[in-house]
This record gives sequence, C-alpha cells and structure tokens, in this order.
Amino acid sequence: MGRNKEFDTKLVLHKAMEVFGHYGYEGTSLKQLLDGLGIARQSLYDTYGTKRDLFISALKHYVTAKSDDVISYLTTSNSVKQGISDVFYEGASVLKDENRRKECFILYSAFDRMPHDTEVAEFLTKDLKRLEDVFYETLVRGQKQGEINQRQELRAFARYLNYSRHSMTQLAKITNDPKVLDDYVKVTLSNLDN
Amino acid sequence: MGRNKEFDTKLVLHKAMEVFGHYGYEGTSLKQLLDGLGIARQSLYDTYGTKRDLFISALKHYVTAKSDDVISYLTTSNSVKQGISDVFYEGASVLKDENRRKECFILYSAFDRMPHDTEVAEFLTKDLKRLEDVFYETLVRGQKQGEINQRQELRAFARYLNYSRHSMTQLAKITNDPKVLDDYVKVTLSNLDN
DNA sequence: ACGTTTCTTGACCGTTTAGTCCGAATAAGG
DNA sequence: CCTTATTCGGACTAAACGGTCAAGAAACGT
Repeated sequence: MGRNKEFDTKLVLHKAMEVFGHYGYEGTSLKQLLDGLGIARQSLYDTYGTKRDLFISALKHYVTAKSDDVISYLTTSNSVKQGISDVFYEGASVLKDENRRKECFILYSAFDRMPHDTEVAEFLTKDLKRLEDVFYETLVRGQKQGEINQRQELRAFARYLNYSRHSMTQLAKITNDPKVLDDYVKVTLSNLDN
Repeated sequence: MGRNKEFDTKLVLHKAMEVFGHYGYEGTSLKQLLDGLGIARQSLYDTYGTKRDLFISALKHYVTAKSDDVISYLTTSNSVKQGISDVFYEGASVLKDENRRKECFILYSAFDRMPHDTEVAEFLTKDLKRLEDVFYETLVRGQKQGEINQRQELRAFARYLNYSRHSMTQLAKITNDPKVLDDYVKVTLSNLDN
C-alpha cells in the first residue's frame, strides 16, 4: 500500500560517499549534496534523517563492506602471502578505477573528523582494531605454514600492513598517478619476503 | 613610530596550523579560529587578510620549513641510510610529542582540499615532486656508495619513501598510539636493507 | 605634547547554512 | 474509488557564517 520508493536507497548511499569524499563533510553544502544525490530535499530528510545521519550511514556502510572484503581475502586464501597480496592489489585496482575510486574518499573525510568527533572516532577505532587482529592472526598462520620469516615481529608487521592499507586511500586522494600506487604496493609487499 | 605589534606573527601562524589541523579548513569557524589564535578579529584581518589567506600562509610556512628540514637531512648526511633513517625518526618523534604534533595536521587539511582547490593542489604537488626528486638523488648516491642494493628500482623506492613519510602524519592523526608510529617506521626502514 | 600605529570591542552587513513546513502531484494496494 | 506512501518544489525560519566599519584606548617614535 502506498507509493514505492523511486530511488535505490543503497545507490544513493554510494553517491553520498562520493560527494562527502570529494568535498569533505563540512565542505559539502546541502545544495551540493542534493545535486549529487539527485533526490529532492524532503526525500533526504524522510529517508536518511539529517545531513550528519546520512554521513554516518554512508560511512558505516562503506567501512563495514570494505573490511568484510579484506577479512574474506585474508581468511579464505590458503597462502598467507597470496591473501595479503590480494588485499593490496585489489585495493589499488579500485583506487585506480576512475568510477570506483570516488566513494573511497569518504574514509578520508571520516579520518579528518576523528580528533573532534567521538562517534566517528569510536567507530573507526573499533574497525581498525578488528582488522589489525585479523592481519595478526593471518601472519601467525603464515609463520606456522613457513611462509613468514620467524624473525618478524608479527604485531608490528600487522600494524604496518593495516595502516599501510589505509594509507593507500589517502595516497590516492592526493595523487591520481597510478604509478605512485603501484610503486607503493610493490615496495610494501616486498616486506613479506624478509 | 607607532605602536608595536603585541603578538608574535610567527607564533600566531603556528597556532593557526594547530586550529586548522584540528577542525579542518571548512570545519574551523571564525570564532574558533580567533579563540585559538588569541587575537582580536580585526587584528587577524589587518595582519593576515581573510581566513583563506591565513590558511594559505600557514600551510606554505609549514610545508616549506618541513621540506627544507628533510632535504637538509638527506643531503648533509654522509651515510644515505642514516639520512633517510633520520628523516623518519625525526618525523615520528615530532608526531609523538603532544605539543609539536598538533600543527602538523594542517597538512592533512590541505591534502583534503586538493581535489577541489587548485591553488592548494598546485602548491602541494610541486613540493611533493621536489621532495621525491631529492629522495631519488639520495638513493642514487646510496647505490654508488654501495649502501643500497643494485636491484632496487630507485624511482619506485623514492616514491615509496616520499609518500610513506606523509602517511606518517595521516597515521598520527588517526591514532595517538606511539607504538603504531614506531612500528610503521621500523618496518618501512627495513626496506633499506633489501 | 603630538602624530602614528596597533589593539580591543561591539555593532553591523549580506549571504549561506541546515532544517522545517506545506501543498500538489503521483503511484501503489485494497 | 479511496487510502496510504512517496515525490517534488517552493517558501520559510532561525542561526551561523565570513567579512567590514567605527570608535576609543594604549603604546610607540619624534
């Protein structure tokens, strides 16, 4: 009963990631947001709530989906090196794709807010910790399987990989030169052979 | 003749870095800015011009000073490995110092603006390129001196070091856990021995 | 003492902001 | 046909925005 929603709410959420990623949260005016989403002012408030509500929704949707992907790569691959390598090459390939890269930058806007926005900070910190642990467990498995050198300090290495992955998004935001990304991934992964 | 300036203009510039770094450029209201600087509204406009003028001044002052430091480390040290190591450890130590770290985050705010602010983008791109070249030349010298493995692709490595250095600032913005920074530097520098 | 410069304060400007309200049109199901 | 739910667009509000202007006080050099 009643009229159906005409727009795909998930699709609009992805458009929101792009707009927020491009201008930043504060830098995005309601007008720019509406233009980017392609929906009417009232539809936004009816469906998502305030500008901030929409930002939080878009952020959570983005982060959890990405992290789930990463965890899937790390836990399903038999070879630990292969799994980690897949994570970075997949990440880089998204960031090199002119269409798919845009929405990633909502993460940058979110990081930007961490120092003065506790809700965003708590959410991101939790996700960061969750991923670091998965990296760590994966490296432990790698040592057991003989893929990872016994000399490696795994907690330090897990932290390095975890934060390096996020650095890629930030790198991509400040350069759209694909070579930079390629070089960054290549050198980062070369650490796996130490 | 006439009354002297009561505030140290350089010091205020540093405070501006901190405020912009904390809230971001758009996120900083004039009121927050004035409170942070500790000067009167009119003094700001008389001395620095508009909010944007102040931001640009603070950014350029920060970036050129930092880059000059890095270049000095890289070019004056006899040992190439030592020079690069110094750059990263010095950078990390600033970011671990509760007082000195704050102003670094103006760089983050500036990166944030790159996609839609050509003036900022051009300035940062130029500085990024300038530093990459110095890293490259330093690595070339390192190969000549036998410090750097001949197998290394120096351009890729230079890019990696250059962007990794900036990643440290971004890392510090999203965590104030000093361990993260330490681990990141340690693993990054381990690449020098490959 | 006398300009000159800066500092501080508060009022003021036009614009933009996020968010609300309302009315008319448009679909869907019963 | 009628009810329900959604869409769109314009009008509207109150607050905040960046920026300007004016006036008086305070500190300097001559």
